[in-house]
Amino acid sequence: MENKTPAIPEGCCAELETHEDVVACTRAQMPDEEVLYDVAELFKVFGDSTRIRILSALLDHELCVCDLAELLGMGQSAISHQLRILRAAELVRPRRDGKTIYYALDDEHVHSIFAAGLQHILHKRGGISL
Amino acid sequence: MENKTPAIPEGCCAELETHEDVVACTRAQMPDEEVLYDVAELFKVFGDSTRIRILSALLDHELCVCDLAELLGMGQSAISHQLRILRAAELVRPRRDGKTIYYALDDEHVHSIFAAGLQHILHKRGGISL
DNA sequence: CTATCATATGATCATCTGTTCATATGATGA
DNA sequence: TCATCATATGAACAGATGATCATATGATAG
Repeated sequence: MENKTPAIPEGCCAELETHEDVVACTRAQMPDEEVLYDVAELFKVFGDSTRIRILSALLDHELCVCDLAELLGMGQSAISHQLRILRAAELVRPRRDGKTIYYALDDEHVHSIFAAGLQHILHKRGGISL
Repeated sequence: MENKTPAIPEGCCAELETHEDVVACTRAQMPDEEVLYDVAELFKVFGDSTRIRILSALLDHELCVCDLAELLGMGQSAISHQLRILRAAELVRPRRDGKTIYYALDDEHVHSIFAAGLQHILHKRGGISL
């Protein structure tokens, strides 16, 4: 068994001792503040059960707004508002066909993010999975 | 090139036409409501810039509360409250050493979820990356 | 053009969230 | 024991969020 998370970082600062040095070193290794803010905003979009259910439904195939509303047992307006948020995040893309508008996932990354989250939950729920 | 998101799902319902059938089929293929709720709750924890910065800092090595506070330029109390949320989600784990308490990531999945989100953001920001 | 259907949008409101301030806990050293 | 240091917790308040209702847009059929 090896220690996985030493109090002192490995890479750039092997034997720093003061808190200030540890902080400075850690800060240097972190992504830009701006990027981390965007990452948080992205996860915020995934962090609502209505939107997660929409994304989950779209993992397989595109669906129109009214089908999503029926599927989730919610009003059309609520779905439309959430789709707006998903569109803004570029996670979902509309396609018009007559009066109907079909929504589909916009990005392959949605799959991997969703899968990573789902895997963690399934792992926590019942032993090892996937 | 193959069509990736057909209006009609592939697996169980190859030529369903009514909305009701599409909805029923989609519902059958989705994870349990309960699981999706938990997934949303998980992403909610990632969906705050303070917590994302904490997790990002801990990706490398454990840190104590006061270092995190200094690193993020925030009060000790705010950090402590957020660590409580991260602990409840089992994303972070405390280790006492005298008066100091060091926090480290609790789960390998944190890495993969964080990486998936970061990758999407970096991809959107500047061309292809990673 | 007009009525209708599918979807989008704006306003409103109750609920949730995150930070701050004050205080509590818990370990250490004198 | 008491004072101190690191962290945790509770109350409170401002700001964000999501569903609902009413209404607007935009395409189609007649």
